[in-house]
Amino acid sequence: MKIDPSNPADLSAQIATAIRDAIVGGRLIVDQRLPSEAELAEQFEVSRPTVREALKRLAAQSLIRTQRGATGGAFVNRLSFPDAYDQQITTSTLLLSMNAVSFETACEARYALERACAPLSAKRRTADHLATMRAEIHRQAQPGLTDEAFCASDVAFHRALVDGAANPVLSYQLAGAVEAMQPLMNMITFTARDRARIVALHEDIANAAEERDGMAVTAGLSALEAETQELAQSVFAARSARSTGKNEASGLGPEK
Amino acid sequence: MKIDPSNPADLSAQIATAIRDAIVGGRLIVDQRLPSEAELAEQFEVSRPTVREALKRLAAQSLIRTQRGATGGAFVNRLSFPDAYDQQITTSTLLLSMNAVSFETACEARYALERACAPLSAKRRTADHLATMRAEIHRQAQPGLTDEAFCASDVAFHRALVDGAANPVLSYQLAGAVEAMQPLMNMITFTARDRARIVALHEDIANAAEERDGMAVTAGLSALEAETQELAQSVFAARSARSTGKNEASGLGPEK
DNA sequence: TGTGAATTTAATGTCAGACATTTAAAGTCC
DNA sequence: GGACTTTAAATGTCTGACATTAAATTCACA
Repeated sequence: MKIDPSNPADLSAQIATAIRDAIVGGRLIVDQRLPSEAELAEQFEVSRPTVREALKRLAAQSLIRTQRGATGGAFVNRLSFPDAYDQQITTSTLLLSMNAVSFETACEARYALERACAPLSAKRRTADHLATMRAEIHRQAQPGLTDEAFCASDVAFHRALVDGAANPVLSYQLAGAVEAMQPLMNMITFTARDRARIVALHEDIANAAEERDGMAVTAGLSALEAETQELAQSVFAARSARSTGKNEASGLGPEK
Repeated sequence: MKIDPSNPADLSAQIATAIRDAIVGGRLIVDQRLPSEAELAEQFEVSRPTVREALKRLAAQSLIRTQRGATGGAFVNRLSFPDAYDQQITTSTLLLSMNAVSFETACEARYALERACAPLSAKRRTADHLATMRAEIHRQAQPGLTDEAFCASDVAFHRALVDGAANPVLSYQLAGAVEAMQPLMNMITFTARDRARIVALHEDIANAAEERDGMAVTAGLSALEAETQELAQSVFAARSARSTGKNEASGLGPEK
């Protein structure tokens, strides 16, 4: 793993790559301690700050963790599901916000993925998952709720549905899709009538989940997608009609 | 954005977080140049190496890029889809390899997600996507293929199917699920008979895609999932029968 | 006056050495 | 033998310097 060509460009990146490959390739296993910074510096024939920069790169990806003190050092980190969630969410959010992804595309992807776990969730959801869904529905029906709180509750509802599938890999994958949509949803102002319709659809879904009817959950999600798309279209249409010329209905790259 | 409490722990991480928040929050926009390292050091009241470590953290997540020279510096990077793919794939792969996720769970998640884009892919796939699928099927049927090449072709086949949905967000989400499965699939030795069955199922799927029959594509994927699960079970059963005691039918940890 | 080569300049990349801080283990005193 | 002190090893940070890169500027020369 000590390969480091004399290419004098970006030594720290090369070192980071070498160590990452060692981890991915299994030559460094979880909780194993890496050599100390001084030893790595000697091994790669670079200075300690350069090694440190490489280690910081790895730490940013949660591949290693560092510990100070006598028995300290850098250790190969077990990538936990929560860590992976976080990375997934920030990556997805940035991807959407920086690439002019249309609301339509993002929404379609989100509901397609969510339908993927509808049958499993209907089959395996516990009473707890159902209770969470009901509680969020109840919250969404309260009148004084801000739009942001409404969206946050929406995310919580869908998370409960996804988690009901009892497949952590699925939950991890979905986390990005569901959470990354929140900034886009926050652009929408929900009227009381919009909210009522959404709450009604959520109730349909919760009822279907209660009866463990996967097909009905899937259908409910499709209806919700249609409703959301329609709502978004009308909002964006009204917005662009009001101010023609300002082609940035949001940082989140609207149409185009 | 200059907030940095006197908490003397992990200054570089704090600085990285501050800058990341500025990017995510829109106060720093794509292609905008950050202050030079010296200026940032002065602003945060730390030394230049500390700032550099923070910047390396951000560079590791593709949030910034750096350029040398007179007009150089650190620039906010547009997170491209390929970059996001890569991050997604490495994160997913590490997550599976480090958390003793069972083959069953990962496989279930993968096919559930893939079914999510089956209807869209059936509707929108181009002739090019179909040609890719056919080509990979043809390759899979060749006799002299190694198991690894067979798996790689399998991934290419499924990627074509996913990309057929013509939704980049969906493709991005699926990339992790499909690619991360490859190391697990590589643990399996495919007999000629296994391969023939898989190729036949792939042909069913391609035919369904050709006829734009989303339901049939979904059904084909379900059949393929069942086949894969069964195959994996028999392989693992045989393996654990041969060496009882090694309880890692799943970890896919680097077999010791 | 215009163009191409040489110089300047500003930035990142790297290095060396030092000190500060943390933490566990070894050692010491009662 | 237990509680306290010392020690050592590691990361975290700082200072200052030099190397390298690439754009902007200057300047000589046709």
